[in-house]
Amino acid sequence: MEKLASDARPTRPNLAAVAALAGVSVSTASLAFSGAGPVSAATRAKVLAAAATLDYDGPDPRARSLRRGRSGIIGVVMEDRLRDAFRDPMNIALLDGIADEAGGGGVGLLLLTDNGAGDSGIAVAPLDAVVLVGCSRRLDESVAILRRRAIPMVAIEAEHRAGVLAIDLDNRAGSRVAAQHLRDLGHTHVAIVSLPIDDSRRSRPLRAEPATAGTGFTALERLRGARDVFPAIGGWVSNGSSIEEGVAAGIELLDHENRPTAIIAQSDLLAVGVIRAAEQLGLRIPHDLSVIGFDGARIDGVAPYDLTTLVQPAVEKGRAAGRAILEFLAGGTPQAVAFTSEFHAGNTTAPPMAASTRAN
Amino acid sequence: MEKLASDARPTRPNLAAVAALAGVSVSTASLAFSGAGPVSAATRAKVLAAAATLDYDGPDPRARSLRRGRSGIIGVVMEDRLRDAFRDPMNIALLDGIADEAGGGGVGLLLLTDNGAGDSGIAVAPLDAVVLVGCSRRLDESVAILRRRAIPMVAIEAEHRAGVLAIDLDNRAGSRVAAQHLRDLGHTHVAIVSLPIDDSRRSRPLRAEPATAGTGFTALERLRGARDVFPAIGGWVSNGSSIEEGVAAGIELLDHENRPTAIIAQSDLLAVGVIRAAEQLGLRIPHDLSVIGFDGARIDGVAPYDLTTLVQPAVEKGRAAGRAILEFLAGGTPQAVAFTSEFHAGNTTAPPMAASTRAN
DNA sequence: AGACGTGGTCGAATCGATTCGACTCTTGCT
DNA sequence: AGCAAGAGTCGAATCGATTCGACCACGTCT
Repeated sequence: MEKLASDARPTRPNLAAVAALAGVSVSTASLAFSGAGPVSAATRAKVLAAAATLDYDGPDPRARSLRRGRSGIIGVVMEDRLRDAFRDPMNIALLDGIADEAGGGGVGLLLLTDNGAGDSGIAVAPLDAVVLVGCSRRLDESVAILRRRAIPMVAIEAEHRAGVLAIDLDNRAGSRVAAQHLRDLGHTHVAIVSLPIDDSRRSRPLRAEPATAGTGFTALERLRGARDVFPAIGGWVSNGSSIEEGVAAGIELLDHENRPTAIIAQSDLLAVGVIRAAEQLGLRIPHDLSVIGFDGARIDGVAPYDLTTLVQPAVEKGRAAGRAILEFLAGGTPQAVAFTSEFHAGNTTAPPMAASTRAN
Repeated sequence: MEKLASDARPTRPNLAAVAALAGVSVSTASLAFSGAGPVSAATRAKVLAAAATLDYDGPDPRARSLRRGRSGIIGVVMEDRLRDAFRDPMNIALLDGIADEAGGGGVGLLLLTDNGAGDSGIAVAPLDAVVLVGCSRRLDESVAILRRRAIPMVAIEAEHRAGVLAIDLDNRAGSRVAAQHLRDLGHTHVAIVSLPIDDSRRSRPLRAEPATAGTGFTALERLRGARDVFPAIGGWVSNGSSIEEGVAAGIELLDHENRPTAIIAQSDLLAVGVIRAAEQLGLRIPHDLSVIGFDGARIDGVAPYDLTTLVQPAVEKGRAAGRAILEFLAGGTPQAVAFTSEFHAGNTTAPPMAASTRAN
């Protein structure tokens, strides 16, 4: 009849229980834990002792976050599959930078995906702020949801949106430098291997079509930069930044008579893939083919090459995002940041072999 | 004097405001949103309309999680630096598996590190459950904290602890198979390149010391497996699973007269590094040196080799962890799972060259 | 026709802490 | 000795939703 056992320890202890055992009020107990406000050393000791007795280890984060209006969680919204997102070393560097800057003090990074509907967590997770990274596909849906939730947003290299702090990279200018480098070397027949441009995510030829508004913002910007120099440049649209995709694209572009003398890859992973494909086809780098990448990822497996590329400050981008978030949470209004990439001349680019001397 | 503007929209709307506008009670409004409980279609429509008017987009996750006692967040505890953790493709596969299985339905993965003190978030984050992965260094501290918080734990390849569900891999048996393979080929002078064994994280020689209790559980298990076949095997302790570390270890072990004829690397990344080092030293694989890895990671850059290794079901491990967590959250008591690795015979192992024919 | 079940709605308690304002008891100063 | 300042403590409201039990009205079964 009487609930004996259940009375003993029905639930985990809460602050009220600790306060009761310590013989103080709940408010005092709270003060003793949070450290804010004046509490005598003796009282604090009593409370802590009571907590130890009851095996209570600090306030419930759920209650705390309800009251404070803060959860200590920063969302990182990435492309649909974690596997794909993590394949790209740039994203990892980014995460590392964010964690480095904003990760201290009980803040955690919550991995989210923007694969549409509300099941992504983006609509229901207790978030203090969000970093949108590489999630251009459904940017507007995500932004709309988060805006309604009044959650501060920082976007890495995305189309600008009101209320979304932009952390940018000079993708267009960088690609222009890359293209100009090839032109300066004397190349005229240049192809591009681009990152995914539209939602379809199918690899396909890239015609000299105008760079319309697609969803792959970074890809489009880099394409525009290349077209600033080679207006009609075409090539191949990959379906992701990976070495395998680079190989596939390389085979497509190189395995025929009228092949280009240089290829601009929109990422170092793709560039390495292109180099592999070239090697498979018996082409020598940079003698028969110049290859230029983007990112400066220092990928294992490029040896003996030193890839010509644009080095971008990926970790710094992450850090900037982290700092911006911290400032948002402190009530400030952080400024947008634009980073620049730096041209690195490696040994994978060279003047084109004269057409007459080409062995074919 | 009168607070006009602040009265207009001082805060974000809450359920009470919506209910008031819709002319129903808060409880009914809640029912209308959650879908649980009987609500007439007309009422639901009214509530939804009111919500739309007020720009209210569903219940506050903080309040919901306080009431329900669930946050919808699963913690993933990794080594101190995200960068290091993500370098290893096994960890990524693991994450992918976890997300795949448990990621649906508004659940998110919170990245945490176990770098000691409470600032890691492990002590204060609103977690429903936790997966401990590759965090053997401070396992006991982490477990102690989480146990007190009564948070279900799943550990991937860690020493068994009461209250922590184990997802295991036959590291010892797998390594034994690898070692036996080399012995069967006729190797007698075999060295090992191990994953980090102790907290120090300094790479160092591995003497034939007994495999004492260190903190690198997986490393120790794999070492024990090798020693089941070659009891006195020594080698080099790396300070992380990466190609660079493998190269460094390879140089250490191979760049002298009395070099081993075979090397057991405790990960594929390390194995690839060892192969690179061997190439740099002018050794041919598998002619002059046999190399065997662990993981089955199919790393880019191994070509033209097909690495002999033990293929482990990394994504499946993640899936199992995800399922276990789901079962924990459903109130069940999931069972421990043990996975097995499968030997893959590639072309990086061969019988040792007869000592007499060795060019040196 | 009266009792019973039930779909629909509401009130009120609850989750567990934080925090503001008020109150009490020292202590120091004149 | 009387009074002000302030350290220390407490009560109560609050954060925003969920949920249990009560209640009402209406249709159905016997």
